[in-house]
Amino acid sequence: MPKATFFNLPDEKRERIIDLAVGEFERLPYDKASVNRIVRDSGIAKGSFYQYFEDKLDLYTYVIHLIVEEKLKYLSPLLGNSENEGFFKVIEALFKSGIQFAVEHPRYVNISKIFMADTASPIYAGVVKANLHKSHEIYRQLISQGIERGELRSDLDVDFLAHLMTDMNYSVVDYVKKIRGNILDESLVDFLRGFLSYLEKGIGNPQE
Amino acid sequence: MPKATFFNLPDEKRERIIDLAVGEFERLPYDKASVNRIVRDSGIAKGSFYQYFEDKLDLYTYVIHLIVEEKLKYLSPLLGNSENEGFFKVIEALFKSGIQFAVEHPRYVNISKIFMADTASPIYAGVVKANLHKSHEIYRQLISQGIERGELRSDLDVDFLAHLMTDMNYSVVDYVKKIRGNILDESLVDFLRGFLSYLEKGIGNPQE
DNA sequence: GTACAATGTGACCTGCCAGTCATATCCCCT
DNA sequence: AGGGGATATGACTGGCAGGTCACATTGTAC
Repeated sequence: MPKATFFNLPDEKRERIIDLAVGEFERLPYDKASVNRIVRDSGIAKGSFYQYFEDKLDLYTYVIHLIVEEKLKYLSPLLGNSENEGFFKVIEALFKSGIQFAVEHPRYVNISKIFMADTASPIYAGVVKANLHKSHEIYRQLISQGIERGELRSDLDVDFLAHLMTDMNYSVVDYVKKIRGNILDESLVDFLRGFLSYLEKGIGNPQE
Repeated sequence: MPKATFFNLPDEKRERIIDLAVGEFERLPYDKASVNRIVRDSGIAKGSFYQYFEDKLDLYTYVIHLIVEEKLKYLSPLLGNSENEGFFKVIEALFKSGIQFAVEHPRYVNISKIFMADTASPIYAGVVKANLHKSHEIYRQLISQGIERGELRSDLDVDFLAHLMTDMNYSVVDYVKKIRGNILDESLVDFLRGFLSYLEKGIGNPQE
């Protein structure tokens, strides 16, 4: 966590620093990101930076913290009352919120992508593994619940499917970002319904 | 490409250098990988290294080249006669060969993962994008073919599905590596069949 | 106005990096 | 034996990194 001095800063200055830091971390992995550059571009002295943060890792951890916090704002409404909704409805809502987050916070998504891929980063093991584990657990629960209710086939490999769906979540968000642009209209809902029908009924031709 | 001098080296020495380089690149992204370390650990002089390779990028590119070459050995037998086989048979073979490659060349897979994630690497745009595009194209063709033959639903979003299957390929390989260990017996075939049935028939309960 | 704490500053430190080059050694051909 | 091209060597250069520190400036309370 940044030092008290950082939070005493005028909003404008504090936000400028974070803005520059986000700009740096969305371009470069932790080790290549440069405190020198952030400091130069945001017009503060090198010494001042170290009055605000313990070190480079402190800044990075704080930015990740901001991202996780923001992401939770999108997810928390969904995780409360999932028991009363059908499996595919919950999945639709989950994927939709993921896309919404990506559209509204593209820079955060860039950082997350670099972050999650950067196994050499000093906090990878702690944060990424923990979050992937959480995500995996959520899917495990939803799938088990879906099987109990008879919504899903009973012969599913729950663990594998949870893994697959975690990855598919990223894949879908990625595809929407790359190919379909940042449009958040009802065509997106149709797109998601299409995906869900692949998931539910498969892509094979039932006539055969 | 390495200089002629490198290929004139005694096999043992040449292989030791590549072995150390692979060890370095499977641990660290391009920019953090250190020529100094490779040189020190393999017991050759710094100056000698630059008699063998133009620069660090030359070595890296060569290692990637070796990986791609090896990967093609696994893939090329499959891509020739895909027209006579059913869609799901071809997919099964593709995924199986991916797993086989991962089991037999775990270090190569580590390098590939870091490589593909490292968008800051100087050859990312050229090699990774080109390969992803190729993979995407192969899936597009297979899917289109599958639709024409009536094996697949006719309302599929071919582009999206190609994207999804490219990612699922990695996801499945990843899962097998992480969770199921490096066992390459018939249980793997069962596992793959399970996955294919999710893909073909979906995970929903057909009774409902 | 003065005392004192909080904040700001940039030259400087050490460490690691990729890459160079003058020099030494090796090895083969005559 | 000796000449010459190929190969080996490691001290050295310049650049950039993260982090430090003695000192300057500002803000506050009396």
